[in-house]
Amino acid sequence: MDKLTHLIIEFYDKISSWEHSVVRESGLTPSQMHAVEIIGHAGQLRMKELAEQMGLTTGTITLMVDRLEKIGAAARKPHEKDRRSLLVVLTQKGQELFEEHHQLHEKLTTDLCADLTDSETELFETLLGKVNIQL
Amino acid sequence: MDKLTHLIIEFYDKISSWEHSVVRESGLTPSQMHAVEIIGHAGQLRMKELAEQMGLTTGTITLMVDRLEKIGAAARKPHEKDRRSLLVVLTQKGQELFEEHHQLHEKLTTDLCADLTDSETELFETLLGKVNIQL
DNA sequence: TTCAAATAGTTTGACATGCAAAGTATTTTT
DNA sequence: AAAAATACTTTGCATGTCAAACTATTTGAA
Repeated sequence: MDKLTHLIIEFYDKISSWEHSVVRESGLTPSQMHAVEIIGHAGQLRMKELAEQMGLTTGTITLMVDRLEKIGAAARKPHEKDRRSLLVVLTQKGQELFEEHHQLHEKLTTDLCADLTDSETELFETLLGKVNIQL
Repeated sequence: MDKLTHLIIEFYDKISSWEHSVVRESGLTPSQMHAVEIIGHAGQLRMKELAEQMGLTTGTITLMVDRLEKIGAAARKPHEKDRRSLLVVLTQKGQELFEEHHQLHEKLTTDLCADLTDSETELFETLLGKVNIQL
């Protein structure tokens, strides 16, 4: 089990530093890119929901979205049904950042599996699916 | 490939938030724990080497080790051959934090594989090993 | 050998990340 | 209609991080 633990940590650390270097080239910080990914995936969502999905407080999200707006990647718009809420959406630029980043993730996956056969890749997918359920 | 990409991201995100919550209970920040892991693994190493292994500047490491010393988890000691350098080591308390954290990682691995058969677990280990080489 | 260049750490200034707690505006509940 | 809950913002504080300037020490070249 010790060896597997080490391999998981290694996998995690390597993806972490990959993400870090890839994200910096986009001009965003890792946190900001993470927010962009969540907003992009959701289409639009409340500040509160963004906070929950990122595991952060709403106070932190306020500042984060402030910066994303300053950069021009996201925007707030009023919530029609509830005037307490604001919806966060991606701007055109945010969409582009989101899509570029997703491309890079696809490429990473391809690279990772470069030395696996097709059936090994499928197996990896199956196992990862089972493992993810446990978390 | 799209599905696998999603599973990898999901795996990464879940480990990330697991790490986050587990680390906070120890009283260290994630960065600090990461440093403790590297120091603990190395036994002792130069400030410069710690910076390189963490992918950070030496200026950042100076502050980080300052805080680890204040907490009582690490200590600097002079390098006998090179008076420009300092070696970083774990204190007793640092060792304990390191070992506790490692235990938790072992437990995570066990939990992750709870629904895998022995041969599936072995397979996962093999595939992860192959995939890690690519990074 | 001696002096310039390289190396190891530290310091400083600027900004991002995050939390907790207090504050504002708007629902919802009673 | 008043009290309680909810959504967001603001503020104060600590950490994280970089780039760039600075100090001390070692190395390399003339």
